[in-house]
Amino acid sequence: MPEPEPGDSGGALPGVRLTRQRTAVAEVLDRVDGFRSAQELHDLLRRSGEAVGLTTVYRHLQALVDAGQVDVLRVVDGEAIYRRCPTQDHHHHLVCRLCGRSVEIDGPEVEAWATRMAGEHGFVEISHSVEVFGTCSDCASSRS
Amino acid sequence: MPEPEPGDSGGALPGVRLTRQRTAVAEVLDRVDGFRSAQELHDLLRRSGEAVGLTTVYRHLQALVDAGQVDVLRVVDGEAIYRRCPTQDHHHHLVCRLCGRSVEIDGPEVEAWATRMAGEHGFVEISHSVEVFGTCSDCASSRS
DNA sequence: TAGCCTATTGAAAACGGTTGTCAAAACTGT
DNA sequence: ACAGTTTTGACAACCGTTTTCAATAGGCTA
Repeated sequence: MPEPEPGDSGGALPGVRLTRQRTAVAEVLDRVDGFRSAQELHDLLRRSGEAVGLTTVYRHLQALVDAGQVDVLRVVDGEAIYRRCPTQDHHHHLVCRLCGRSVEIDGPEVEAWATRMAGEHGFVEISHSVEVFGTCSDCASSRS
Repeated sequence: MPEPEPGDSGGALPGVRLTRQRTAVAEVLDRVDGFRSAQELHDLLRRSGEAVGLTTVYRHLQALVDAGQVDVLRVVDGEAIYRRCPTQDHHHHLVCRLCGRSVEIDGPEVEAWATRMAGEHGFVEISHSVEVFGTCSDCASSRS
């Protein structure tokens, strides 16, 4: 975890080096739309000729998640799937179970509901996970 | 997986045997309130003198989940936590991150919102995961 | 009650995703 | 080019969960 120098905010962090692998992971995330597992991204990189070690893929994904630049979700079996989202603001997802395609969705009423529920029951330090899974129109129509 | 006899529906399934272990898992779930991992439940059983193999704990939990009698959630690191809920109807949870205590919460507006979002984007076969995590009042106050 | 048939059990091994290890390779400022 | 870090990646470890399979034990029938 690179420690940010005080007074230096944003831009290229000191002590962070620009490597082929870091760039490759960032680019593959931009190229695909939809949530992908680390191993899928690793495969995509290999296939596109920009091979990157699986360990390194995990490392960069983790770093991007920590930096808030990538969203991570857990599918039912516990696997983590990642996506670079257009918006950095708090939002939720409508995710296709089959192809991973996803759209950001916004739910002011859900935020309000979660906050109200927490308050009513004396819970503090609230976080919520609100994700909607389904089958997107493309996948639904391309089914026998 | 026991194959149900045609013509016999409900009640004690044919081919399902009442064992000490099956009873013990059911009882520990009733005894604890709050979500617990399989390994925690396994520990609780051992400590209460009703030792049950870890494999068997997993098996019965799985069966109860399949039967809709137990709810299962995934915590951030991917671990599964289980709870027998008072209500069988569709509901969500407000879960304490520290002690696992949980209250069922209801969110008609969330259901409506999820359905509306899915419709607007052409997604079908919708399911959603909506869980709220926080720190319950007991855990918050018993903190140094 | 004895015996049979099948469901169940659980120790151990397999599994799959993820993380730690550590020596080698690669950046970047000088 | 050099030095001094950071980064890389093959490999092993980890951890929760599932599978395997021989041993055990319900529960029915005679």
